[in-house]
Amino acid sequence: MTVETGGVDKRRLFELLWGTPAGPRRGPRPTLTLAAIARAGIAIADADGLEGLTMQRVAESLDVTKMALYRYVPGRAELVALMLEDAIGEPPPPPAGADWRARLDDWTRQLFDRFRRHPWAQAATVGARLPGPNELAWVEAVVAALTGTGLTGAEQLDVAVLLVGHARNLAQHATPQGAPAGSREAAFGVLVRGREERFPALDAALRGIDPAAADAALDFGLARILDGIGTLIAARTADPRSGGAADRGPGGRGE
Amino acid sequence: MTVETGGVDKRRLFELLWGTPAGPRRGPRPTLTLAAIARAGIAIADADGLEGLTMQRVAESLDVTKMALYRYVPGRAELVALMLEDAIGEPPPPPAGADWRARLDDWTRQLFDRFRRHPWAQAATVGARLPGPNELAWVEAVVAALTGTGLTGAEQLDVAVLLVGHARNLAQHATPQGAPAGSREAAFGVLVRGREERFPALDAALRGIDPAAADAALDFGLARILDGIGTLIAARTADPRSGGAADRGPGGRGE
DNA sequence: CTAAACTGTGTCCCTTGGATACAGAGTACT
DNA sequence: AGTACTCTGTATCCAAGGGACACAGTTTAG
Repeated sequence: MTVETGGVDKRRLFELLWGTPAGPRRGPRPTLTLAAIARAGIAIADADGLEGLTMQRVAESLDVTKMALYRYVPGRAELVALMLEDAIGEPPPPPAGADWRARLDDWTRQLFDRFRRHPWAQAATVGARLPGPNELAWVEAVVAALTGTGLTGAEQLDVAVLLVGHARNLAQHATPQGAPAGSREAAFGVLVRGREERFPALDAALRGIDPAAADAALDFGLARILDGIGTLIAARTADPRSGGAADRGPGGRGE
Repeated sequence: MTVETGGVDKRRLFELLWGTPAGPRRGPRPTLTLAAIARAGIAIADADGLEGLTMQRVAESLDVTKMALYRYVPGRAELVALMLEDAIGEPPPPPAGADWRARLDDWTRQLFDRFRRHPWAQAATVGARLPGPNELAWVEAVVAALTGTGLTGAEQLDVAVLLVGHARNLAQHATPQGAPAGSREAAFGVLVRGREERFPALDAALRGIDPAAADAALDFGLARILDGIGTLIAARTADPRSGGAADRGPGGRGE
């Protein structure tokens, strides 16, 4: 059980995420470090999820009292934000000599990996947040990969949103550490079985699935997304005024 | 503040989501209904988020004691699951005479709308869940729309995962009820300003953005995804053995 | 009419996040 | 060197929340 503190001290959090380590202080030297606390929290959340993360447990794992943590962190919510920054980490350098597609492909898989290694990161990224330096660096990497493709700045950001969402979403659907092959189909199958008249298309789809085949939802979605981006870039290259999200009519049925 | 109960009684939850209303009982007739409880919870969560949802408040809004709720629902976690089923609701019928693309486009926007109307639904859909009838019906709708397009059953499910993710993800990024135009850019801009050498591409991208332009991330991503699916369907139509996610090589760079 | 089953309630307990006041430790300034 | 200031870790306290449990009342089956 864990309490989600609703309110987040945005000023303090900004300082924690973006501020400098601060110069020499006066009193006794701190026993802990922000980074150490974040690591401790990550270890606990990795093992038992966000619900298992309590100030008490974090303090114990650092051999300190619970209240000592509040000298470093305003509250639990801010701790989670710090943990997220640390867990996501810096984006990897793009593969050498790769074009935009290879870079975005690699980028998405790397982000997916980070999310999968820290399942609690899913829950920690709901709602509007103040992004940290690492998080922003990941966005920077996407935009950098798309520089010179003819996409507008807004579109480049839209791509980042799209890819983050896909990586995050699939880390959620993926069973932790390598799917047991066909688990998704099995889960759906149990529900559809006996209700075929209610879910006819789903039933047909499930029948056609090889239960031994690996879950390729990440690959599939990623390939589709990159194909779609490629189509837009190609259109832009041919005619800079063309294509997709540039026509911002209401509804925007595309095609 | 709200406590996320870690454990979910899966058996009881299955009964609640998929079970029949049950026949005539013996004792005094219940004062409440599962649906009524779920509605009450939804109203509270809509107003104050999941953190504002406490058994106490739900009970108060129904003029009952907190413990009375436990006669209907095993715990808070299961209540949230029921609320989700009710809030997502049944999928709308597909627009008449629409092809797969128009159907999926409409489907995604509708789901997006449901998510945006109930921001807490984001947090309620993290991690592996037991889907309810409504949730499964939404998946059914996607698969039905794709029947006959040449996609395999697994691919049809992959599309559903992809689109659910996009709708969900964008409801999160979208500020509640109509964005204040350029809020995302403003938020990023504050962080990038003064750190241009650290986020050069992002800085350039932000400079090129018209702050008055509406946030079109939903449209953009959806158009890209549907384009990508269209490319695959076209390839499949031309040559049933071709394309994308069917080649399941490691990495799967596609293209 | 009786017994069984079910409902809502009052009471109790545990866990959790957080406020506050205090004692000690280390540094800057005279 | 000494003193005053400041910062650290701690102990204590509190309120809120989820949930267990036993009890009294109500309704229906036999």
